[in-house]
Amino acid sequence: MTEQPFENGSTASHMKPTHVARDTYDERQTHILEAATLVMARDGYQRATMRSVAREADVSIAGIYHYFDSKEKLLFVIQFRAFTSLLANLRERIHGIADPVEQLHLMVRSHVGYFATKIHALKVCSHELDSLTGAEFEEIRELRLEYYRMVRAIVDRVFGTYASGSRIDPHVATMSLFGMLNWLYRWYDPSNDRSHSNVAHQITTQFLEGITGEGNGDRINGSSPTETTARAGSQR
Amino acid sequence: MTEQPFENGSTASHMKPTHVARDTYDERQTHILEAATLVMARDGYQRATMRSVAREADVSIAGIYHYFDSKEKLLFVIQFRAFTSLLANLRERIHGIADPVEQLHLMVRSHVGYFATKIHALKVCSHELDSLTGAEFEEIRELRLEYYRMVRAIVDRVFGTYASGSRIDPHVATMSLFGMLNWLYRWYDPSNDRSHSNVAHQITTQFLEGITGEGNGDRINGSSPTETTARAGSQR
DNA sequence: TCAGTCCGAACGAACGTTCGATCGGCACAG
DNA sequence: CTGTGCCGATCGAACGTTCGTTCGGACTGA
Repeated sequence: MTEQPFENGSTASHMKPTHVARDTYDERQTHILEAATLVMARDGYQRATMRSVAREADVSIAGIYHYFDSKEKLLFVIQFRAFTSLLANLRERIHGIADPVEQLHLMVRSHVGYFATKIHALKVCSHELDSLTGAEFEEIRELRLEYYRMVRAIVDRVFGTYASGSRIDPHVATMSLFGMLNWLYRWYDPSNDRSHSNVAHQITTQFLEGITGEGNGDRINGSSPTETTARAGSQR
Repeated sequence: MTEQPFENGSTASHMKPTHVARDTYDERQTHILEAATLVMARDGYQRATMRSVAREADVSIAGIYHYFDSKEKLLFVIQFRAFTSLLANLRERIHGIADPVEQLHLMVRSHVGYFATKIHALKVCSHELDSLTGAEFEEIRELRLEYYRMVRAIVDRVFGTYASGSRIDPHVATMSLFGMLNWLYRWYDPSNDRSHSNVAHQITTQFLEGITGEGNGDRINGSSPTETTARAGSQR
């Protein structure tokens, strides 16, 4: 009813007068998508039901199917938008930057910053990597692979410039970096914890020193396990 | 409970003559549990059905309920055994070791080594942290917290000994370490990839240098513009 | 009227769980 | 030793619920 896209003004007070929220097609679609993102981040993909998404978005169940073919398509669009946006952000940020260390800084900050604003979407992306099937799974996997390749290229350049003699495998290093980033959703609360640029800086520093500082310390060579058990005994 | 433990011979060829597998109660329970672990690691907790677990374990659906009260109890026992075992391993290994760096080495090697043998269980532990509810969720959370406390204590001691002036928050560092470890199940294949002691060594090295090597390199201070606003955040 | 939106009500499938029955040792009375 | 009653182990078949999805129609602005 009342097809008046922008009449209720730019304020966000337009929530739901009765059950009318006649915005643009794309706006309604995005509105449902955001509700689905919230529910899926909270309950997980399988536990999330179309009924709870409908409740969250304040539409009927059948109303969702007017905008999305299926539950799986909902997840697909969520992940597609997030990964596409992440990729675009990264490309734009590091464009024209020569120093690989600076690129790494920007990459981590971009990732954590995106996380801070779209925390639910990134949780769904980190946690529901195997919930898609078939062609849609492949398409998302391609995006993930593309993201990996970009980060890996940065890591390789950092290695080549500052840690050419390192014995650390760039692949292991890159996966460790992704581990740090993708585990964020388990513990980092952007609203209550420290600022995201602080976290980004710490992660970047830790990673950089982790791969470039290697080689100088003999103390890290603790690979002789049993010899130190000699000075044990006291602890009981 | 038909206490006839070893009558069918000591060879392991006793699997299922027809549909009889009259082992100990505990053996049958563990057998079902391993099947459940495999299925839940493969499909996720929600997607895994009692029917597929029954198929994998070669028992009837009702047969499972003779050993486990519910599907949720299955997950609980899987996680309980894994975390308890991880904790016991860690405690035993670092007992009597004085050097915190050595303790860290042992912790990572213990974790990755456990991963290599019980890969499915550790995947279920890393990925299904929110699938339990109520008292069982709390009990597992307590175990996880205990594991975190032990690792955090090691990290704190490393900081105090080798990186006392570091600006890196030990909590962030610890969570990054857990991120690297818990992300393993996404990419590391113990059967085809490099050895787990190699991976463990790389992760330990990366982490140690990441927190101890900080401060010496001005080159990592690549992006001066906005990062200084970071420390103004809610750093405790 | 027509196309675009949206909904209530329902459908079939799949799920976790339960139930009654059966099978086969084992303890024990005779 | 044998017969009998019991009990743990196991099963097939179902139960009730919940899920994703569909369908026919109602409402609205043009």
